[in-house]
Amino acid sequence: MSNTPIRPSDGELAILRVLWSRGPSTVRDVLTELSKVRDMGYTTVMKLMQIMVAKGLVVRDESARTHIYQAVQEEESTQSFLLKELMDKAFEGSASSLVMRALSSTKADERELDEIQAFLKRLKKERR
Amino acid sequence: MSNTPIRPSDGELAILRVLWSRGPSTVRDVLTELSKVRDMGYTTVMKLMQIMVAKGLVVRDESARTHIYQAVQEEESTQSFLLKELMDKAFEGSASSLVMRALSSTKADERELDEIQAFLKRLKKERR
DNA sequence: GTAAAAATGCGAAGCGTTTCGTTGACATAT
DNA sequence: ATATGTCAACGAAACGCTTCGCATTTTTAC
Repeated sequence: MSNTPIRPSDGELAILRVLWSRGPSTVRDVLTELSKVRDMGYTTVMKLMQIMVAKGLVVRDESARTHIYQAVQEEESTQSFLLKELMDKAFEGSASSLVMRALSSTKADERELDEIQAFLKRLKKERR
Repeated sequence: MSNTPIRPSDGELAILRVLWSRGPSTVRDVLTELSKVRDMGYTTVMKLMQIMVAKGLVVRDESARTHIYQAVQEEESTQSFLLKELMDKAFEGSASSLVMRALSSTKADERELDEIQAFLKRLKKERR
């Protein structure tokens, strides 16, 4: 059972986000959603999604004429993967320094800070 | 005063890390350091560093025959930049969800968690 | 002084990502 | 049944990143 996560490129990640939020979708669905932000052609999105099938990032249902695509990996595991990658590349693998940098360089408001604090407490409890 | 941060590529980031930890260095210095991890040729590193000069990621002192390179941006601002980028691309711009994902998906030990907690407290104090 | 070693600069090739034009298959409406 | 529109498939081009070979210049060592 090789559960090796696959690194999505930037464009692929944008598509994955649509699939995560919308659930199984067609190429046109994704294009419509992406068009709100980026400006891409139909075949561009299609090609990317075909490549993603080849990579194993998505699966597709070809039973109908219009194929339906679905993300293979969970959003959470992809997020974890990308974080780990950045951690290794720019934070010497230290989770805490990444977290502290994230906290100090963004304007997380009071409510968010509280949320994180509560989360930390829960985490510490679980860890013993 | 255009303080637009420039996105370093992976290879460039690896070089930047050497420059941040060693301070101003020659191509050979960087190569020696990088060789411990990756396996690259001299001209490869050199070319990358030349491109970095062109991009404005590093400056170099050409007064001596052997040029000396120095990072332009601080490590902190580059880290912030990369975090912000990931935040936008994979966390809908939410700092707290990024932080919580980072915390739950890594094995930060007790000490690190304490450190973060203390940091949070300090941060909240400063914020008012 | 000459040979060897080291540094710079240039150009190009390989690769992955992104983009899109074109073609052919299929569906729908007239 | 024919015209119009939608879709999938393919190939190619453009771009950035990475790598390296080669030529040239400079330093060092004998």
